[in-house]
Amino acid sequence: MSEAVGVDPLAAALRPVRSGNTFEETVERLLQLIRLALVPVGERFPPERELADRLQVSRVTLREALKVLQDSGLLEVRRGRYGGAFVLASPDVVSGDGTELRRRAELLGDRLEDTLLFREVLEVGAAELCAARRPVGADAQRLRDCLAATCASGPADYRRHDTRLHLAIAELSGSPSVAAQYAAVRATVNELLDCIPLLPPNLEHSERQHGELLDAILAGDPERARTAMREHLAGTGALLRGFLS
Amino acid sequence: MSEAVGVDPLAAALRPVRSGNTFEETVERLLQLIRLALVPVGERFPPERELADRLQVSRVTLREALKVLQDSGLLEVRRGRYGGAFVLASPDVVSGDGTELRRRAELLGDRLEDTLLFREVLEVGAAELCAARRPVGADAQRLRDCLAATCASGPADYRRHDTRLHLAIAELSGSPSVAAQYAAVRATVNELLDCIPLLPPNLEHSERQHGELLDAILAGDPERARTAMREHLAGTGALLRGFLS
DNA sequence: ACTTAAAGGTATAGCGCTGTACCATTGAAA
DNA sequence: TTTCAATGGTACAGCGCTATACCTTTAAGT
Repeated sequence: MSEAVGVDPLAAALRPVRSGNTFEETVERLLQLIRLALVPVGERFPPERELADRLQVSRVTLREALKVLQDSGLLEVRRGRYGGAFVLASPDVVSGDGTELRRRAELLGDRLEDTLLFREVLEVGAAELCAARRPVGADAQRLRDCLAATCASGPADYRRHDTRLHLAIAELSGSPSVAAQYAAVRATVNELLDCIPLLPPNLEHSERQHGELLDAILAGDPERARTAMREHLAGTGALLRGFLS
Repeated sequence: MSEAVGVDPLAAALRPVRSGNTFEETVERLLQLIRLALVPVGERFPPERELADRLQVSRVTLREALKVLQDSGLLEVRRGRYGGAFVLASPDVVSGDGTELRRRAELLGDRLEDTLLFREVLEVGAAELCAARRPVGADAQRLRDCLAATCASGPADYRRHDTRLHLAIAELSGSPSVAAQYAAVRATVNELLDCIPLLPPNLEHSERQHGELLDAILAGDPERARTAMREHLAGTGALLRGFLS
């Protein structure tokens, strides 16, 4: 007889309606801007009023969130005209041993595996959709520009430009949901990747895969794009899992 | 020169932190339970206190949401022991012309295309992950049971069992995020599918594809599972787009 | 030096949501 | 017939968040 262990059929929909309070969610969003390097080190965030408006959050709540990042040493807030919240350089967490990586991975717990799997679904799917649309004109140019930026960058900015390239593909998938979910998931992944040293051989290998990937996308070949993306991600996944075992 | 149209690089993260208020989100969740037929017609919802607890919402807010569904004629609420919120049969919206379908699709607007694309990414990805894990034991049995249920059901319950089968695959992908997102997206899709008559030939065709899909998954063949799922979805997509054009 | 526009900083009234406690109703079981 | 436990129904105090208005600081421009 089958082990009648209750696979609660309602579990799919009966999850918390809101994860955490508005304040916490706002902190996460602002962290995304930093982790995805959408606002690079040295640059400043949009003004509080604009941020509050776009995040659909009151300025009070937004400021509480900014305060947290400020207290964590991630932001420097300056008053007056031409002031604002400036992104500070994060201390290097890259160390030979994977101590910090393991600490962060432990913090994620079960969500680590979920994150990596979800990422794969989103990225492989996005690559396929993007290729199926066969970007032309400004869209194609945007992808080429992103690729060129990764080629031109050294280990210091590589992750930043890599993130932007992948994000561009997600956005050009044609599904805003795919892009939004990917942004969230990639922010988490970057937090882990920042603990791993980026070696020139890895970088070069990654760059070859980017070339193949973009080639497939611009040629409008979904099958090849999907394969290229999966192989590309397998590299990152193996790297992470290697450091964690 | 390239059309310097501002692809706002911050757009990926600067979306509203909370979509709608708690009350509205709660209504959506409860609707999911109905649209996914996780609580079938005639059955009752879990008690208010349990629902409020699992959705992490106050009972007051939950009750306001239930009130909406009650006023819409979707629920009948009975007091006293053995009382509760019972799901009422929805009036048939299947009509020869696609009037109601077009109305609902128009309500979705741009989100329609997003929904269909996102769905494809999630389902195809889930099928691949699920096959890669090669379900055995209770998991495999669950899939077989779901398949058997679809085979045994006529046009009246087909959608209900089809939904459960696809949801099971999403859950067995190993990524809770994939499952949760799929539940939300499928609820939206079902709202549209309910406007389309389910013809025996479609049903039979769908059933053959389910067989091939499960065969691939249980054999642990991700490539075949992916292809099977994509073809299966293409059928639904074509059906919907056909009725909408 | 002064002016001024753009940014951060602060205060307050009020609504939405929560947590808790308690009341009212129902039908199965004793 | 009575009891009782499970369920929906209601009331109230309090906190989180919002909206709005206004104050303060800063540096570029004149």
